Amino acid sequence: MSTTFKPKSDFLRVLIERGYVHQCSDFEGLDAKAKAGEATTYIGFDATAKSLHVGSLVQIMMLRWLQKTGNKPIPLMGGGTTMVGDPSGRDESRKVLTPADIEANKAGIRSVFVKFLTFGDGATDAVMVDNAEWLLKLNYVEFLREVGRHFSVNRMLSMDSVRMRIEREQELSFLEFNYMCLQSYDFVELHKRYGIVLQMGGSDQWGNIVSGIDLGRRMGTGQLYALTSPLLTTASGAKMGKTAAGAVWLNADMLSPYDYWQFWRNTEDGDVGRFLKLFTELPLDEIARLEALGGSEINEAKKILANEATGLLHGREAAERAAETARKTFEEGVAADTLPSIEVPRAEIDAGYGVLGAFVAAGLVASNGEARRQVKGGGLRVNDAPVTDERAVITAADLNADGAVKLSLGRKRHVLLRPR
RNA sequence: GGGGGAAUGUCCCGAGCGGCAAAGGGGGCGGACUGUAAAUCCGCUGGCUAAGCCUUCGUAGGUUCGAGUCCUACUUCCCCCA
Repeated sequence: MSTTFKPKSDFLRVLIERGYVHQCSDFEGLDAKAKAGEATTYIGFDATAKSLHVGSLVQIMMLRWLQKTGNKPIPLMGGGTTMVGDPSGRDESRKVLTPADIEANKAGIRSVFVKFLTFGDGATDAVMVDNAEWLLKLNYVEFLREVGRHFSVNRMLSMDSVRMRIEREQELSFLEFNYMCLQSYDFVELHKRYGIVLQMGGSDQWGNIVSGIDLGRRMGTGQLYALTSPLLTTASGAKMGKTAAGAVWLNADMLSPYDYWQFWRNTEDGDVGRFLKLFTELPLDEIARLEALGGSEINEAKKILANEATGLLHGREAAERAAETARKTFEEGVAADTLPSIEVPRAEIDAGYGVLGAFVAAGLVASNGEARRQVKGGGLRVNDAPVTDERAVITAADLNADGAVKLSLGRKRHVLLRPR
């Protein structure tokens, strides 16, 4: 990244200051466009799952800043390109998704953007577009004559995404080989339809984006721009976005706001400052202050990170609820009644409810066998008392003042069991 | 079209003379230490009504007291020759 470059536009200034920029094809040119409010921009999101996960959050935040600094953002659903599959950054071919899967995935993904962007008909209002609209109608021979002629296979073979596969002697199907052409074509088509001049994406998208700029020049779009964000890893080198339970999904029905809050709360020390810049909208001097906190005080910064990030996605109220649940659970050690809970027929509790079964029913362990192993390892607790006997039973006497029993797996995962 | 290889614990990689619930790693989970962090150390990582029983090594058969291991066919993938 150019260090001498002094942006005049708010857009580039913010993105550079906050650490969103990895590469840009032309800082000065893009800066002028952004300053004039003409930097209409798109980012493509493939519909490979029912929800996006935190890995896409950097991209979403970039669109949000773009809008806040007076330009028009266009999230593009890859309804068409998902049918092909992007080989970038992948060792193996993606599974081919059925059109029905793709439709379902698109619906799930759309719901997230509404929370980060303002949609409408105004000059800087966001518009949701789906490349299925034009890609699925393409006529093969026509496409080859109008678009395919501009692609050099020699050059495509030299691109990272392709070369890696070839060098490792991993198969790259013709289908995937075409992904780049389609993405390039999207860029040109979006320029025609919406006057888009910039495409952003993760650093692995650089090749695809630049190839779109090239295609645009040959097809007369005028100058287009590329801007990519750095690939995010945690300070200890792990890929961003995995937790105990799996991916950190953005849709609330796949990961509860509480768990989402916990994800941010458990950020490594070394990541706090970077994440505050990327995933919250706090002013930089405030972030600098938080980042400087030493020792266990850094935990205050982590709570703020969790509150802010959760607030952006799930709303202020949900964030506060999550924070409150966490405070009670971890700092007071009481069972917050907002913890996840399961219900068990009163009669079963009166008869004595087996601990192993209770933990399985709560979804904390997958089987009685796993529960037994956890008992041996001292990982299960009932009302904060370690379970030492796998034959122990939960009875009415275990109900606390709120009429619930607190089941815990490890220090962090708790479920309330209530009689019904 | 011809020839040669490979598929292992449903997270991944990977060893496996005919006695195997199957080495080892990664990842994950739990414990200790901490600050709900990182690093480190330790334990666990098929199911069950559990000193026993059941289900697992691409699929289907076969040989054998006994098959992940040997044989046959099939499926999928890879490599070489044409």
